[in-house]
Amino acid sequence: MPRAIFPAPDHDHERCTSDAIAYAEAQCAARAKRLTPMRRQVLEALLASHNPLGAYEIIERLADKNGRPAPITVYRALDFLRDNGLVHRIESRNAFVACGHNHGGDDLVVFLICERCGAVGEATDGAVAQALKASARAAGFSPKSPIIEIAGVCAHCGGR
Amino acid sequence: MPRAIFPAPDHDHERCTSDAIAYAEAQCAARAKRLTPMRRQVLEALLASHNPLGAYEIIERLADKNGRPAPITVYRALDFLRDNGLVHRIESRNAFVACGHNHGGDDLVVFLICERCGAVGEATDGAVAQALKASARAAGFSPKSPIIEIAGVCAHCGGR
DNA sequence: CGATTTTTGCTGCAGCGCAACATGAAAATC
DNA sequence: GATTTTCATGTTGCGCTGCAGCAAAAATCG
Repeated sequence: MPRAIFPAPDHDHERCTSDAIAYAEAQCAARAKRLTPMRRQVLEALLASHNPLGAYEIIERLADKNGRPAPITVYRALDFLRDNGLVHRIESRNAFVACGHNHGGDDLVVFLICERCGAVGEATDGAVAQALKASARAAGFSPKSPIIEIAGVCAHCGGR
Repeated sequence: MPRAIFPAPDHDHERCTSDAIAYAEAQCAARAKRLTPMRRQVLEALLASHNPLGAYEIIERLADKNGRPAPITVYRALDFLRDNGLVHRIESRNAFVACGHNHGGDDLVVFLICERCGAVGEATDGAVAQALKASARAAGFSPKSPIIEIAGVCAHCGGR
């Protein structure tokens, strides 16, 4: 049974953001990890945009009177957030998105990337996962972590 | 019905290479495109290794007494080869592989990337394609070009 | 042969990503 | 409370990725 989430352009973003932060805090607490200011800021920057951001875009958005964080700083925060399932990397874009956390840690996630608005939706689908596993096994291959990214046009941009 | 190709470590590489070159020549002839020396060299470099190569690795391998090609030169050759279905880009590696040409132009291809030996196999599977399409549609998404890359361990490296 | 298209070479540049080391802050142990 | 250990951040530096823009050379066409 497919389950998909694509951010509607008119969704309650305030709410969606605070929910995600609350989830991140809970997740970190549960794992005895620390959601430090730096990490929180990076996550917030990603949440503020439902589009994937490149590392240097994040740096740009975190820049203020106190200067801007060094690339490595942002990358480390991103590593942490990814390790804890709060952020995904979009390989085909060299960019990152906050996770919609509509899926369990090891679920196969399908990223739907809109070519018009750039928004990224996440879908989880057991059927796809099964078919993929079967396909890999048939080649004598033991799959670890599948990456699935689909470019296309989302419903809000008139794709039909 | 899944169809998969994973290069066996003891396969006839001589043959496999010359076949691929012949295919490339045929493909280019059919499309009235030119398989120039540069393009051929890049393709040969990729064929000589069943592992994906980064652009600068290709440059390295093409370097000789006459100097080395500039990055842009290799990228242009790669663009050409990709446009004509002779080379794939492995997004998760920022690298390129020669196409096993075991699939039609628009088929969905699943890349199986061995974490041990680095070899890349290609699988084509209608079931996966169907499931993916269904999943995307359910989210109101019109898919264009899916990218599927699976890291894991291949049969020859003891994956089971 | 001359004109057009295609391909290659050259310069330069911006983003990506991390290694190695130093510093500072927090948590655990005594 | 002081010390040790652990973790997080800052600093410097560098190599890879990828392409724009322009000029020169080669192939194709009329």
